[in-house]
Amino acid sequence: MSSNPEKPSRGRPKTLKKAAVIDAAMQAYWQEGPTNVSLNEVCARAGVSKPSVYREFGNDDGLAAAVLEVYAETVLGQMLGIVQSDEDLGTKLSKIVSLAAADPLHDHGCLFVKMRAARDQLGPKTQAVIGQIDGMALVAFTKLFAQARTEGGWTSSLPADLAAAYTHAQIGLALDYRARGEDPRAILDLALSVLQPAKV
Amino acid sequence: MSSNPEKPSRGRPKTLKKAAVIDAAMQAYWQEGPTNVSLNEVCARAGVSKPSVYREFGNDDGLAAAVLEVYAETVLGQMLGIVQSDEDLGTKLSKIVSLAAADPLHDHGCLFVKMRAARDQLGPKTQAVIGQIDGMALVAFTKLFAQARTEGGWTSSLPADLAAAYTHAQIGLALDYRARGEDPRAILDLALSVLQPAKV
DNA sequence: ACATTTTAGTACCGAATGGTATTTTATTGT
DNA sequence: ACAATAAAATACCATTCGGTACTAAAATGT
Repeated sequence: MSSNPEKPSRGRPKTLKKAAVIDAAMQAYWQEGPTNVSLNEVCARAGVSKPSVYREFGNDDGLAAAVLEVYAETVLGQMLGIVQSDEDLGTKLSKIVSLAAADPLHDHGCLFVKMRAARDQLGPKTQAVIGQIDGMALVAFTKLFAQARTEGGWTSSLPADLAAAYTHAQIGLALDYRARGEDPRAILDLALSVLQPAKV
Repeated sequence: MSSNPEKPSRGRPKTLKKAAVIDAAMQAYWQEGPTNVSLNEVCARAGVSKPSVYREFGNDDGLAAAVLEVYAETVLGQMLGIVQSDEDLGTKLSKIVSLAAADPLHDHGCLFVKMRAARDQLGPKTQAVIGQIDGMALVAFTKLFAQARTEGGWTSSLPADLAAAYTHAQIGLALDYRARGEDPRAILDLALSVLQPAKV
């Protein structure tokens, strides 16, 4: 779908690599904060001209949305992979906590969390992607708790959707702390302790 | 200290009211988000000229810092008042939760939380004020829990400073939800339930 | 009256931003 | 060769931003 097997066969061959631009933008947004990186800056870092970026992504909103989509597929995909794995609830939560609160991958925080915090400075396309990711995460967490309950791995009386929204919120909070260079571990552990029905 | 009893007695009398400018800026920052309001916009809303604002506050950073200080004295002062009141821990926490999660005062969220979330787009003075407020809040919450413990009103085994940091974080999270128009009550109640040693 | 002082406002500046018109370059079809 | 096509970069545009000379106004002191 995305890689056209049809050879356009006419005109100057395209040299701009979409993935490279997205990657450069992603690194910049992630480290500097999405609102602190201009489109000019992205062009300079990627070594491409501004019209090329506009031709490929439409506008800055399109670029940010594309970046966020790739980020979701790659980085957030790791979270989803853990949630949908075959382990028990406690192991899954523990792995997610480690990934969010301690993994060097999130040394600069989470790009998604940063973008969500700066939603009101981003364009409609990017906001839509943010909403989709939030929704997917909520669905995934809800399934996680609902399934754990039916399989007897979760005996809490909490509604699954509340546990999901709660977990989602606490993970986001922890990633926000990491972006500030603070260790969120103690707070996150304390927060999630409420999900376990009793001490193991 | 601030209102000079000394009559300058020389020069054109000053008509610009600092408080009015701060108030206009505060409303604008609070509703639109601090990074979405330019200094020009504040001048227009307050009906004053730009050089007047610069003469009074130095630069945009000075204005934002002044606004945040007033916000801390007024709005955040309510929080502090509850924390330092004479009621028991449960009542204090309940009142704080209501103020943060349900009071119409925070229908647009909390200006401090918004500014803290956008720290990296604000100037050094404002960042310093943010840090001071964070520190004061942490101290106040720590005293709250330490005092409740010595008075027998809190039997949890948690360290007081962890409980303080945790409460501070959860209140901030709730205020963030309110800024998005979502009801944080269920999540906040769940989060703070971990502070009570047992069901009452 | 007139100089002095202090404040207010107009009009401007340089830099940066998002976005685009225009031209150059590289390729294919005839 | 040469027209046609598509993608590249240069150079530009309008707007907005924070910030500031500069000038006008309103008061007091002599």
